[in-house]
Formats: sequence, C-alpha cells, structure tokens
Amino acid sequence: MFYIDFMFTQSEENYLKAIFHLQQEGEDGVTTSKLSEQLQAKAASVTEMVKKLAEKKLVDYQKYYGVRLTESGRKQALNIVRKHRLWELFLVEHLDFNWDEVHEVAEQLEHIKSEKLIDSIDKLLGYPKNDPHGDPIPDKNGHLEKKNKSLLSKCNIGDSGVIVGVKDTSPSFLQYLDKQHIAIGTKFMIQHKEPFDDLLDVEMNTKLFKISHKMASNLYVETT
Amino acid sequence: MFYIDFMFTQSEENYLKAIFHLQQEGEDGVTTSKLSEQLQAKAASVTEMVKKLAEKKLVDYQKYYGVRLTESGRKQALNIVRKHRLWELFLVEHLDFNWDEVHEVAEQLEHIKSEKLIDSIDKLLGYPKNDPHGDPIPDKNGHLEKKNKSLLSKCNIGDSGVIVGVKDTSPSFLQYLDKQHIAIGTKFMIQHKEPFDDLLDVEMNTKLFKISHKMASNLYVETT
DNA sequence: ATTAAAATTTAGGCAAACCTAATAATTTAA
DNA sequence: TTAAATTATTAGGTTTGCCTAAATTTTAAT
Repeated sequence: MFYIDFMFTQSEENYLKAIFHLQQEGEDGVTTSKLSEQLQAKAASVTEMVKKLAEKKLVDYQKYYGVRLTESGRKQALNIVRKHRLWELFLVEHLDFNWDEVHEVAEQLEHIKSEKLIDSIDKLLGYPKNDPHGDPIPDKNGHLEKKNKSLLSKCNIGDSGVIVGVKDTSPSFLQYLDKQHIAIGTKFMIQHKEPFDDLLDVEMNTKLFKISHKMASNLYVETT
Repeated sequence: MFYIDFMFTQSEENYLKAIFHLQQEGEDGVTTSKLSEQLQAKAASVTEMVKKLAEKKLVDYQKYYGVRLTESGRKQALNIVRKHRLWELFLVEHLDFNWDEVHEVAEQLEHIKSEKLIDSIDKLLGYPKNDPHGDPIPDKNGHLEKKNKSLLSKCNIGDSGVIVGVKDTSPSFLQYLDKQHIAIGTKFMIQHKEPFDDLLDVEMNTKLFKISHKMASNLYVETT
C-alpha cells in the first residue's frame, strides 16, 4: 500500500494512543517511564520514538520532562481511539464477542487504514456513543464527550446510581464482573461502607454485594 | 501481542500468498523474478526472504530454480487467502463496499490474527463458497474447491453459460464491467467470434456486446 | 559449443524499532 | 546543600526487510 504524509507506523500510533491515555489520567506531562511501562518498552526506546514524534510535531517534548500531545497529535490519537472503540463494539454487537475478548483484537484492527471502512462500521453500529466498557467513542471530527462519571470507591453511604464504565479492562476483571452479573447499566445503592477497609455493601439487582475497595476503584458510576 | 511458533510476519504472509497465487497460474515452480514482480520488491530481497521461508520449511527452495510451497506452507497460504476472501465478502455484504474497493482493505485485514474473529465472520456470512470476484474461499481446514471454470476467450461460437469470476481484479477493470452491467452470475451466449482479432459478439441480459479479446481473457465462465 | 544475455545470488548498506550499558540530569533525603 | 537514588538520555548493538552493485549461474542465440 502507498503511504501518505499524515500516515503513521503502528508503533507511532501506539505511542500516540499511550500518551493520550496517560494524559487523560494524570494531569501533568507524560514521563518517559510512564510510557515505558504502558508500552512495555525500555526507556531508551521511548526517548528515541518520542524524539521522532516531536520532529513530526505530534508532541511537545522537553528533554527530561516528558511529552504532551500537540493539537495535531491529539487529533491523531483520537482517531486511533475512535477506531479501537468502534471495533470493540462491533465485535460485541455483531460477532458475539464478550467484552473481555475484544481488546486484544481491537489493538490490531485499530491500525487498519481505511476511512471508508471505519465510517461504515460507525454507520452500521448507528453512530454509537460508547464502547462495550462504557468509554466514549470520539466522533469523526475528534470530538470526545466527557461524562460526569466518578469512581464507585468515591461514593458514600446512601449514594445510588448506575454503573457506566470500567477502569480496568483486563479479561480477569471483566470476567469477575460477569460472574457477579455486574455490567454497564447495573443500578446500585450503597448500603454500608466499612471505615476500616472501605469494603462496600452495595445493593444491585435486588441483591446485596460485598465490594472490595480495589473493585470499587475500577468501576465508574453516575450518581443520581 | 505475543507471537507463537506458527505465526508469521506480514511480509512472510505476503510472500506465502504470492507464491500460492503464482503456483495456481503456471504449473512450473515459482521463480524469483515472478515473485519480485508480484511483490514489487527487488530480486535480491526475494532471494533473502525465500531462504528464510525455506528454513522454516514453508517452501522447498532450489537455488536458481525457484520455490514451491510445502504442505505446511500451502496450509498457511490458504489460511491467508481464506481471510482475504472472507473479509472481501464481508465488506461487500455488510458494509456497502463495491467489489472494486475491497481488495486494498482486505490486504490489510487478512493479517489480523484472531481465529475467533475470522470464524465469526465466516459464520456471519453463512459459510460462503465464493468471494465477490467469484474466487473460491478455502474452508477452515484448508480445503479449496476447484471449479470447472474456463476463460470466456477460450469459448467458441454457440457456447453459452454464466460468468463465474474475474481474473483481473483491478478497480479499473471491475469498474469497466460495472459500467456495462456485466457481473458474476450474468448469463451469456456467444453469437460471433471474429477470426481476425478474436472480437466476440456476446449476448448478455438480452443485449449484444462486443467484447475484446483482452476483456474475454479476464472473465471466467462456466459453460452449460 | 561458445558466448552473450538474462536471471539469480551474494555482499554490503540503510532505516525502523527495539535492546543493553554507560553517562547525564533531576529529584530526594540526609 | 550536597550526596545518593532515581529517571532520562546517549552511544553502540541487533533484527527485519528492504535496497544497489558486483559476482555467479542459467538460458538463449549464434
């Protein structure tokens, strides 16, 4: 295939995506070591690639102080995130994948270069707003809706609402949720919060669940 | 992602596929120069890769005399061809792609590594036998149906049948067929064949077409 | 049967993206 | 505020998959 100006290697795309995700989390700049961890690459490799991205004006890079996406870099990153999330939803909606199986395949599919392809998938899915993990899907123009979600672990006794997303998307966590019939859309109400270890008693589906702090800090909710 | 024993690079997969296709055409072994042309790579690059494939027992390689797929290599090649053709059909059937648009995207999609993904696509499509260009789709076990197709250019006056495939799958040829409403499944009968230049008068869709030798030698037919 | 032409292989390089080891800058803690 | 610890960068390698140019083998033509 022929490559155009603004086309990137898979590796470059993975870096852009990783920087984007890390920027979403912490507010401060993205460090070499954070990227190194996220991408499972050595710090030296990260420095090298980051310099390349800086040359291409995709990131602002300050030696020893990390990177930040430029407007152009952010746009590219959002495009990859968009493709990843649309593919994930497609796999669940049309190919009988479970939400714990989609990530790995979407990691590959997100690099397919065809605007028509992803726009068709988008259309087929009815221009969806969220992926199977509750994360918002950027639109074609790079607009990303930001929800008023918070972590279940931040909620207090008496709070109620609905689960809208997961922070950890590892198969093991998602399978654990499946086993307990906890899913996106599940309504909850916090009955009790143990001061000692933050263990929560949460009512969901008319049943009572004990939810660890670790689990609660990986569930996004919208309170009502 | 993690790589397993029998997983290949995109480049290796492209070589296997190219060798497979060239073997289908000429009966004799596949030469370095044929591969070089097919893959748009220099002969020296081909020699190098071919040696690697030989080490992996995917091809039998005789210096200066070319390669031939081993049983293992053929199985791998068929798997890639299977994926390519299933994706092509998926694009046409589910994403409104025209048959002249699918090849380029399928060239990328064929390298996605997920057995579950391609099996789901296969199922979604109803375990189809042919891709949008009429080429047979190998099944999961590497079985490839061979049809009794021949070229329209080999037919004689009075012969009739149905168009079952195209040899040239370039967008320009396919668009040319679209313009004349010639498609897979179109029935035909040869009214006349001009001895001088092999120009054919062919009845299709109750209309009469003049078909050049070049065009006729890119249309596969089954005669009745 | 020789020789010229064509095809193929070998040798030596290059870029991408990774690595380790050594060095340098920054941060933390005494 | 300095020294130690941490973090980041540079320097120098490796592998993959390409390339050009030179050498070799095969094929074709006289």
